[in-house]
Amino acid sequence: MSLTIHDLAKLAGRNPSTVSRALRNDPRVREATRKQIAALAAEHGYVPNLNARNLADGKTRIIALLMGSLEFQVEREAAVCLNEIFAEHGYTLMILSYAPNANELYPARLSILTQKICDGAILFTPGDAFLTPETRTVLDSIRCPRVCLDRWFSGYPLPAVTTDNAIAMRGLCDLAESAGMDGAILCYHAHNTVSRDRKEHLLRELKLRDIPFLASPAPETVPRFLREHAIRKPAVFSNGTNDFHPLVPALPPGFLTAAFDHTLPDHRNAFGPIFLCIQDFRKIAETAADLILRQLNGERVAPQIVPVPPAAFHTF
Amino acid sequence: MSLTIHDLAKLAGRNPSTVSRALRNDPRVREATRKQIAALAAEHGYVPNLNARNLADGKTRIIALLMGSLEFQVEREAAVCLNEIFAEHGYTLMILSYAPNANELYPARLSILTQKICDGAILFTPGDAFLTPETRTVLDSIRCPRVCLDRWFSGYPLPAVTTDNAIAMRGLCDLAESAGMDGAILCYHAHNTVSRDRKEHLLRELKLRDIPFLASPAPETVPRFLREHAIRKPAVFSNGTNDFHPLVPALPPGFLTAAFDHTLPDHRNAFGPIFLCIQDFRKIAETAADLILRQLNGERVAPQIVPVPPAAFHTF
DNA sequence: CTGTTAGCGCATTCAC
DNA sequence: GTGAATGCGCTAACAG
Repeated sequence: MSLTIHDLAKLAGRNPSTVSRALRNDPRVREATRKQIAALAAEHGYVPNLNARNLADGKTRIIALLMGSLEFQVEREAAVCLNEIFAEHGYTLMILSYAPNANELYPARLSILTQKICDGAILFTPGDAFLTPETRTVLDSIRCPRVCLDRWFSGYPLPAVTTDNAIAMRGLCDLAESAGMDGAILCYHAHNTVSRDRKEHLLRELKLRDIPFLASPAPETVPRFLREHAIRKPAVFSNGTNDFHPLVPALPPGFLTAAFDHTLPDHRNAFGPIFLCIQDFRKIAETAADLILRQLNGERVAPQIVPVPPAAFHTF
Repeated sequence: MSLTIHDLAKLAGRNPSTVSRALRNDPRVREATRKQIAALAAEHGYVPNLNARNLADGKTRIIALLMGSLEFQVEREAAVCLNEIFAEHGYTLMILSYAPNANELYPARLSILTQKICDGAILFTPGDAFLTPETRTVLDSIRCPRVCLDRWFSGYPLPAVTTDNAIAMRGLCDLAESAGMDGAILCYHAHNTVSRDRKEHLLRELKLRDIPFLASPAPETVPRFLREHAIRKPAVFSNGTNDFHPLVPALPPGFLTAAFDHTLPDHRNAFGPIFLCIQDFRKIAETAADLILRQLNGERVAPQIVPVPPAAFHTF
């Protein structure tokens, strides 16, 4: 067994409470006593037992980040920022990944957060399908401040920080339109909130601009769509440029592409200009961290969606 | 406050210990009792407090992975594997990153492992310079099984799993030699164990093959080295193909490159063939996990270096 | 099979 | 300023 606060107290010839106070720099203990105890602790390599501390004061000084795969760049970028931000505030970021098997691991990881092991949690949610009644129960019993990042569960009241997709889609539309877009193909799946949000905003923009669109394209429907509307410069909108491979053969050479972040397509032969909306993950992470820290300070935070403008638009 | 085991016991009309046993599927409690209690727990959303469990039984069911940056592919790949492996064994992998500021964060993260918050720890060590007397003290007071991955602290007795650099360097030499290598330039820094290990093995191979080499190349020493030994096909050995940019102008076009993993160089104009040794990070992770699990089963593990053969050699 | 008792290592009351 | 007592929520050792 390692040293406890009692052992240290004996060595110092004082009471455990004094030692406890000294180690936590409680102003009530005399400078001399404090130094004596600090020296002794260092000498004997005393380290407090976090579990005991937590049990006594209910705090862990740990923030959990629940994410999918470390390989997914978007989540990783946020994780890197969060690690830095929380370190500056004296918290340790604990990263939990539910890859590669979200079906099994997402509920498991979530239920760990339930067990008072962190002071706050930042959540990358998987698809909507995961919001089962069981998951809901588990989420309900996580008692610490929580914030969703990037994606969230629609129908579960939690604050969320995500890119302002109104600005994002307007920006991408502007770029595509000035490049001659005369039709749009939307490759957004409906199974998570972000995709849906983007799709909605995009549809609004397209209607405003009177541009014909194809919303849920099976490859075989594309030629007819292009023909019917006499489209020569279609723009394909998606989350990532590799999301619509099956469609490429059906598209005219030089077609436009609008997507997110740094995902240039694998094979660019037939592609025309590519417009990318770069999300501001540092700002998103900062905002989320702030939301957690404010809750830790006792402030209430409404279960709202906090939009963060994109960092930039790039053209390739 | 959330429900405790006492509340549940009252609700069930039984003793807290019975509830505790029932929830942990202790075979001693009657099936009927167990079901009653399980149902009650589910109904009221009871969840155990991990800290209290740990404090009582000394186990956390958590394995910590201490790594540098999530952006570093080699560490990430291992992290992904470890997450999967430990999940299969009923453990939760907790990832702690000491990026972006190892000077401050490495000791901080390390000292957290000290606080009985995990049952085992897998460590990516930073450079040797971090093995200060203080770090040594902290390492000493981490009481759980530990294993180093990829790199390790030479001079600190911990088991480590890493690539078999004898095989790696021999393989790379074979490839380079059959491509006509008649001289070698070694770009391995001395500040971590892996680099040193690779360098040593490489030197052995080169001497065996009677190939002249330049061990610590300042760019201005390269031309003379090439001239003196009349070298026309030098091979540059390094960890990553972007480790020796300053040297490129001093090299003859078509020079050979030998490095590790998937790091193709940024600008390949002057480059000749590139030989890559692909490390087997899945196997490395599996081996490390096994070493931890065995220690958790009470087995003693010597502070040895366990070499894992590379997965493959690629030529580009 | 179940209840009783006694800690795990701290922080936090109170006293003094 | 410091000491003594109490409890955080749970598991374990011991009875029965």
